[in-house]
Amino acid sequence: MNKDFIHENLARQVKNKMLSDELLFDVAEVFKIFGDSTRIKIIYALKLSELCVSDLAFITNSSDSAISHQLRILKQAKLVKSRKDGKVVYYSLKDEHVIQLFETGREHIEEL
Amino acid sequence: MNKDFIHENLARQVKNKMLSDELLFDVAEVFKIFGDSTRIKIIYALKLSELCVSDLAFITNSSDSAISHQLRILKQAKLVKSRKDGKVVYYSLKDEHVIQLFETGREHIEEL
DNA sequence: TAAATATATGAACAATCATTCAAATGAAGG
DNA sequence: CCTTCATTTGAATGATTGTTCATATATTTA
Repeated sequence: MNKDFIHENLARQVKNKMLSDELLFDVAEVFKIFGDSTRIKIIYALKLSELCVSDLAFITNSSDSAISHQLRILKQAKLVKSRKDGKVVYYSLKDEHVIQLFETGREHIEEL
Repeated sequence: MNKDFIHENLARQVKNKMLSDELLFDVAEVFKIFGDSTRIKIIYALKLSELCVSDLAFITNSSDSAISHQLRILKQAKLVKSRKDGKVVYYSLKDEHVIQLFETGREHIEEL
């Protein structure tokens, strides 16, 4: 009940206004997906064009396997979608939100 | 030199249009900072008010030490700033970019 | 000066994560 | 069918990371 601390009222007020742990957790999860060099490269490349695994491996200087693993993560997070054509699987960004999020991060960096 | 693969022209074009590795790395780094529940909670709490370490520990149900460690990371990343008043150190968000980035992530989540 | 308080710090630990390697699918063409 | 090719998968490994605990620093107050 009691917490003998500094700014009792303020801290309680802020705590009451906090968003739910679940929502904040989910927000952190999305940022976590964006928080990897390889995945960010994939996202930016897919912003430029729909691409297949080996294209992305070439563009990002990674192995096919590494890219495939990361694409699975991106797909599970609903950030990319795929379509299959014969042997080749084409990946693209799921929607404009992904681009918007990337650009917001980029703007932040470019104004430092 | 040669890479006998699927979409030679397209892949080379995209590779040429890629942003620099350094920039993409930095963008990923910022997202990485946002990609942790505790830090996201701190950021949202600081969006509501300037707060000190023990306030934030109370609000986020973490230890003072854990919060202090995370605040150091947030400060190094230039996402928060601090001012000292006696024994107490008050933290707040560095600028509007931080809020904007948070809100963009939140919007993404809330529209899933 | 000594005690109390707010914050910071460093080492250690467990957990998470990205990549690699080898092997397995699955589809196309000879 | 058998081979080739694009992609996927799973296990293993090495690296990174968040928290805890104990201790240190710094500031106020008795």
